[in-house]
Amino acid sequence: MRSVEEMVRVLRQRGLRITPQRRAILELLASDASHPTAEELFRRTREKLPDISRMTVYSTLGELVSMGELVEMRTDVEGVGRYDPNTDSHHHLLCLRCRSLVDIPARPGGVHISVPDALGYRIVRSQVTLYGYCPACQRAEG
Amino acid sequence: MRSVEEMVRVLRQRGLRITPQRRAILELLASDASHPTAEELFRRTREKLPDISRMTVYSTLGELVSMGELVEMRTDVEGVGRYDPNTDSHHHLLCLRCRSLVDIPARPGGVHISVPDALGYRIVRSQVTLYGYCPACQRAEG
DNA sequence: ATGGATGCAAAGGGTTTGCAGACGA
DNA sequence: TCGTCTGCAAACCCTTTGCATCCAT
Repeated sequence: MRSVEEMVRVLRQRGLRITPQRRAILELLASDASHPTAEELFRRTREKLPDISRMTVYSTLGELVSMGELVEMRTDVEGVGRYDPNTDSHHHLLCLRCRSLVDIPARPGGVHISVPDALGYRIVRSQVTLYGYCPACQRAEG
Repeated sequence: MRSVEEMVRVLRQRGLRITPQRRAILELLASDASHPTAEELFRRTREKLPDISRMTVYSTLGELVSMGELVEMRTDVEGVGRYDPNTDSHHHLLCLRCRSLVDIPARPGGVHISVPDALGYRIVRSQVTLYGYCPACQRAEG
């Protein structure tokens, strides 16, 4: 995700208002690489704005997603939506024990993906998620 | 997924009983490459067994998943779980318009994935899903 | 016959909807 | 001021849980 000020400008260009609630959500997203859920963002915004409602969080996330400034994602093993401020092409790594989700750069030494001819489909996006156990959880479990 | 008879044998080996409900679910899964949801399987089993309950479907799917005979998956854009009888390594292609989900073979000319060193994670499974528009929906939308 | 499986009901989590009142532009 | 945004409540969908009854073995 871009900086908070860039995002504010983008929202204004679209005719959307900058409320304290929206600003708080943007500030959290701009500094969060943990792929938080709506509930986590709700809990954290409430620390600054105790009266914010869950619904405002969902609504703002929905706006950002439809604007293409935020990506909604899910994993195979979780029903909840997670929100990814990183709109560049990259992949994901989920720890099946602690449920932490981290980014993998798309190219350098990481995962490589190529689609020569996907059955005539016009591809607009790809999702690559690896499931495993992070170093800390490997030590903890043995 | 293996044939129905193979699955019946596997279930018996695990001490599980072969009820008409379970057999009906196995029969549907063995001949279904559409990655159905629990609700779709419930609806289709009810055509043969009108008194089957949704809960029996969930329960049987859960058994098969925990046995590794069935894979539960989700896409970025859907909250529901889908069930994949194909436990071989392969990838997926989702049409964002009609929501049909098809398999892509893992290797021949399709997607290639390699993980030299995934940040010290021990990888146990990978998920690759491409999002786009199928040929029929491209024609329909233009 | 006996313990696992079924089906019902209810509860649970995540998300969406409808609307009166509040407030950013 | 005006039109959007907020927050509440309720509803919705998907899934899980608890339990009495049933039935495959």
